[in-house]
Amino acid sequence: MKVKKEIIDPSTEEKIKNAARKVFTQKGYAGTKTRDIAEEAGINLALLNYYFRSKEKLFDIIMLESFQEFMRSMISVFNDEKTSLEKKIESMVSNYIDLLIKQPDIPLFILSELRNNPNEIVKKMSLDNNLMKSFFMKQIQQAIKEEKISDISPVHFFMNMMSLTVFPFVASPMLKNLGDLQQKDFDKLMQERKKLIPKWIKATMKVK
Amino acid sequence: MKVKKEIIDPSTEEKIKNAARKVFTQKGYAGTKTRDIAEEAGINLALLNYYFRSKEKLFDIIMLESFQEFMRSMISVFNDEKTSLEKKIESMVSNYIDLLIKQPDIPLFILSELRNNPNEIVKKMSLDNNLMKSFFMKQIQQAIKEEKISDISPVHFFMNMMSLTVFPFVASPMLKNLGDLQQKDFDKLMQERKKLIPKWIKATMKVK
DNA sequence: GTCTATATACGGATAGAC
DNA sequence: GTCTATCCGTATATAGAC
Repeated sequence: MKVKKEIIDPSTEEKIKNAARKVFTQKGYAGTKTRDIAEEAGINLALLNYYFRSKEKLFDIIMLESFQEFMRSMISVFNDEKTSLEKKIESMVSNYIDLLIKQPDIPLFILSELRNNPNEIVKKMSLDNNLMKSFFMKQIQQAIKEEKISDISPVHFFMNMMSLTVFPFVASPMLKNLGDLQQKDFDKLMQERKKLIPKWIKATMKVK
Repeated sequence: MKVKKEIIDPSTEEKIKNAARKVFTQKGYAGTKTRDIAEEAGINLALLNYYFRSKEKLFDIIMLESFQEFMRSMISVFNDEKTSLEKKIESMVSNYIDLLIKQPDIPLFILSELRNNPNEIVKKMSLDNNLMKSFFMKQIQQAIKEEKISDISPVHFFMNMMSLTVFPFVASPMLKNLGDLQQKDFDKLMQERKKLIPKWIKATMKVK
């Protein structure tokens, strides 16, 4: 009964959260009016406060969920001890691009909010998942030792992977303008990058 | 006399602009209160409106200047017909990293403001400097023809260069957290990247 | 749970004295 | 040019009826 209701017509709480996610990610915390969220959700402003008490509390929930979603692909892959470094890179890039094509404005949302207030939630999650001590980083260090790849800080590898994968989405409004691209062209380029980025990463790893 | 005054004590107009640049880039348009700018400039709120009429007009000036500064390194290098592709990449990356170490939050400022309102200023400047038809792009296409580099859309090359150079600064709050880096460590990594990125770019250019 | 009406605070902008 | 005091619209949040 409850399930049926949620499928046919999401609960009010869910409707508000969906609306909030949409408006917050597009306009940021400061640019968002609770009235916009209420309107987007098709409910009254008072109801928003009934469910979530305040704009800030609602925002914290959305931010936490967005950040978790952004980190999920990374964490699961990083700590997996079974797959090779090469396969890890491939699946990470592919997972991310799939996620980002569906939700292109999550990274810019997180990064621009993070700029002003070093968010406590994010700090805590970063500490809980110390990426620099993950199995992935150990694999890189091992490969350096065995002289399979060049001797550069593993942080650079990580930066490169994230940069090549995430930046085009963060900068998409500008890139579309500068490159005179339609959304369709842009998405096609991103699909191409799923295969290209792992190849490029491997090439950079051998640079001396 | 005038010059001396500007060196010793910048004009009020300059003081307000400097304060505005600082606050706007840190908090974005919506997050900025004109009172904050006034305080930062050490002047009264009324004076801000006396000089610039409104928050929006002041913002437009700051945005235009920031965007121009961000594009300058690129445009001058792109249209230069004398230097080789290789040298161009080197000087562009180096120029950008120098600029970004000095003013790390310009890109995130531009990109996050661009997200909501496809800024008219930016649109116009993008049209005026059609990068895809610049000499730099012709050089890439020529190199592809001569089979010196692999046959991929020049847009990918451009994205890669910008990604590797700019993204670390856009994502610095997160990268510092995840990588457990102090500002000093971060800047050192960026300095290293001045030499590394051109090498990496060259490596990716040969990938089939 | 959901609405209308309202309290309260805040932020942009101006009036007017100096 | 620069200040203090103030106006006024708007945004968050709550009271209270249904």
